[in-house]
Amino acid sequence: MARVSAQERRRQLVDAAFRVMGREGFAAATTRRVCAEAGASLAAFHYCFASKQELLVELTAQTMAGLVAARAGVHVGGSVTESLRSTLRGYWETVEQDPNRESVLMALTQHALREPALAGIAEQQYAAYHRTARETLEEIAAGCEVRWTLPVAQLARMLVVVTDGVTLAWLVDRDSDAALAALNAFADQLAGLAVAGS
Amino acid sequence: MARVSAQERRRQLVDAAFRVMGREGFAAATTRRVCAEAGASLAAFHYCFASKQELLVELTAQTMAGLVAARAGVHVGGSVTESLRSTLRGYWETVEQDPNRESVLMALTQHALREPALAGIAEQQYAAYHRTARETLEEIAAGCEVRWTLPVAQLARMLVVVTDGVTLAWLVDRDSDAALAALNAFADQLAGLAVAGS
DNA sequence: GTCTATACACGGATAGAC
DNA sequence: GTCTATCCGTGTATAGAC
Repeated sequence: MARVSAQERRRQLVDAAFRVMGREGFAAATTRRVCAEAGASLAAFHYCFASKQELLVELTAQTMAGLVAARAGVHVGGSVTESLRSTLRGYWETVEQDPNRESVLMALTQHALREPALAGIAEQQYAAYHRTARETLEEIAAGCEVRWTLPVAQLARMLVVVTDGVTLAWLVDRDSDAALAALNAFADQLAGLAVAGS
Repeated sequence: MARVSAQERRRQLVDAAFRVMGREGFAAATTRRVCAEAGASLAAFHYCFASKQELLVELTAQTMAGLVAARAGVHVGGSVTESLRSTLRGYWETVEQDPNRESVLMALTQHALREPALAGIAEQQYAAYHRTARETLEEIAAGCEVRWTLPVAQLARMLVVVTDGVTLAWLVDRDSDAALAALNAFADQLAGLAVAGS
């Protein structure tokens, strides 16, 4: 077994866990399976991580970071409707381009909700989602010179609700047309909650 | 160990599995743990069920049946907005009254998506959701003497997206006010897609 | 500081005695 | 029809080699 730094090993193991979960599901990502994927020994694993839970925490953080990076740009341009539509389409492209990221994050959320050792992880994830959604809405309002007629926090939650719900349904039936149609319809609906002015 | 019929044992074990999952999460519902909860032996389990997966299939069916029963009534009365609002409030009451049912179903869906032995289970769940949503929308349209300006199938998906998304977010942060506010806002939005006439 | 080897308790599953 | 004993895989831990 090659002697690599603990830091590098951690990265390798987290990446391996993501790949295994993506291919075979959350339950398939056993410690030994992850080690095999990473080309590491079981002891190497427990030298880098105190427990499997610790790997899951790091996996969540790293996957969330990847997701935030992929969502880089808000698309502001033209009307509020067009901005919302293209922003949601941008979101959707990141989902279709890397569906595993979504399934892994869903599974991690579900797991974290019931595992005391992972307490707070799910809450942090959703706080991040809501913050991102809120910033997106504020950028669109500023860019299109409108203001929202409902509290931005509430609209942000609605945006997260919709993206989450659409993603969940798509993971089940993989109906991309239906997903995009739903996102467009919601974009139009939300646009109705903006009025000119600041 | 009491000698009970295999059929009765199955029921006991499925109920026990639901209780354990509700209390301690999906992962905690090990075969042994479920047997202890049901007061059965491990061998009794494998006499009734070929595998744990088989119990999960039955658990899904039984939980879905309970959910459909709880959602019995559509609330039609007054305007479209009022009908949608009170229908969604009715949905929400069933969630708050038995949150475990939702977490168990979410976990089962996630699990079924990746487990070949459970293939089709998640799809069936969502097909049932979509059918129920569709029927609800059609009853409201008939009762309020309006018609929908988008295909009912699309609106049904939007309804499922919203209830799913709201439920998922609530399971994480338990913010009931935010959940209800989101549902009301979506009810108002959907009402905008109805026009008088049939 | 990193890895090899080994051990233990608990998981699902099964064969076979009663 | 029910239970005992057992198998193999998984998470975790540790002693000690290099």
